Amino acid sequence: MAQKPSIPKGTRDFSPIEMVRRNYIFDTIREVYRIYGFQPIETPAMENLSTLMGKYGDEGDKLLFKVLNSGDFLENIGFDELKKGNSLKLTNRISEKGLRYDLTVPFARFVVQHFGELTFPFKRYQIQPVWRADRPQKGRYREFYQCDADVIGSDSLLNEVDLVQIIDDVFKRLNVRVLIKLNNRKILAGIAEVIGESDRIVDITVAIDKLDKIGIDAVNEELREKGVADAAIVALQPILNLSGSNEDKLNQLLTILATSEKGLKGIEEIQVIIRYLKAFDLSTPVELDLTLARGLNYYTGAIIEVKALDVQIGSICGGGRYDDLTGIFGLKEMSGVGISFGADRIYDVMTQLDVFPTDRIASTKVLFLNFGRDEGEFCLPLLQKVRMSGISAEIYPDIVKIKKQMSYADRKRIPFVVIAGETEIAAKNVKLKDMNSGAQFSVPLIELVPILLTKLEV
RNA sequence: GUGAUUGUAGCUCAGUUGGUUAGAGCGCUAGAUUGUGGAUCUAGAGGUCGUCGGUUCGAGACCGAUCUUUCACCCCA
Repeated sequence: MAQKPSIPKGTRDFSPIEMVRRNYIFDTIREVYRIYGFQPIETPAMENLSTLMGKYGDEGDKLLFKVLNSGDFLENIGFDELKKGNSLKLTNRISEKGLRYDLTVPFARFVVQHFGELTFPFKRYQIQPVWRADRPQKGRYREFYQCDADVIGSDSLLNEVDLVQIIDDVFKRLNVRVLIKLNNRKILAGIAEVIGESDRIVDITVAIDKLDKIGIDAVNEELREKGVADAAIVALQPILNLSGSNEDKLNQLLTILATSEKGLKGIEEIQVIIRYLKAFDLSTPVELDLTLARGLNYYTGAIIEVKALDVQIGSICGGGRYDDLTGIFGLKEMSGVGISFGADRIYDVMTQLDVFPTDRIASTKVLFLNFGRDEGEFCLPLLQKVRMSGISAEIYPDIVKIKKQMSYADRKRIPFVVIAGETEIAAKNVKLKDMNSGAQFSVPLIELVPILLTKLEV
């Protein structure tokens, strides 16, 4: 055999059964987004590097896939420059496009570029793959889908409430038990303020975000390494240890953050959201989690994250409010809030929980056996009638042994086989075989479609 | 980016301290069954042992590089 072909690291092929399941997830999310009044858009796989660079932090810039300029990309590069090997500088000369890293930044670009054509508040959803040059590991791929919904041009906390409901709705439909965690960047900022380390808000949040995973001692150790003052770490402890109901936690926070205007604003926002949510009959628990930080690049208000309750995996959905995402593209005063479902991780979770509906697997419902040229021709009008009635059907294209054709039906889990050989044609009927029971019986030509419709109905 | 880890038939894996022609199960193909799938039996096909280089009389096994797999960290969906 010649050398086996392969695909790039961190990418995957999807078989028909995997596609059926993935589409089930996409269709569910798409349907919920539609019901909540979001409209679809798509953006190109490639964006200009100037759009992408600097939006995801230094780490993010490194993880961008860059696309080499077409044509002779070294045309204007001197040999001396190449020899110097300043790859950062060279990259700018030979590449001006990159694969999108997420859907939010391209969306911000979209809003600025199409500002005049849009009606605000603009609610859009977008389900497309994104690419990151990360090292693959569990639940992490270099090409994966995000399913984003954002509202831009509205400050109202009702949007946050909508998003929480969407999350609840989607996972209810998908039959996955989850926990929704809420937090607010203003509270995090308030905490940093009252412990006297406002400048270190990023370090502090990154560290306490790991509380679940590494424990309080390791968190304190990391804070110390990052240069947070011992007094501040001590002041932080009671906050990390807050417990009880959401109301209890908020009440205690009110005292702790009493001197921080920003912190109090954050508390108020969360209170409003939680109060609104009480009006709905949610099946998902919503928990205030002060250690929730998420990517800090653009979030400014609410932060939302969703964890599967029954499977150990990273977050499967997340989002938050960003007050000035479009500002970097020159459009100020545009507050937005959005969420993103990680379809690939949801797929992994649902696979582990075995909660995919089974009836979606068979695609073809009826197979016409092919006994020969004349018999095959005899089947064609019947085949068309079956298809016109909305039942997926096919005729075995090659004239091969019946055993092989039956085996094909069996392996594709086709529930019904139509047998039309010499004897049936002479008798002006066909035999219909039920592949599950193995029973088969004669059916007059006229009745084939009605009988199939009743049988498949069940 | 840091540190580990994996690679032998389509799939899951054996392969002894380096020694003749690299094996098994499942799957696949054909037949038993000249118009009937899922069971059984029989036979058969299929491998430059990830790739390149090195050590050796001799490498699937040892060494190096590289690609790939999986995992942790960083970060994140």
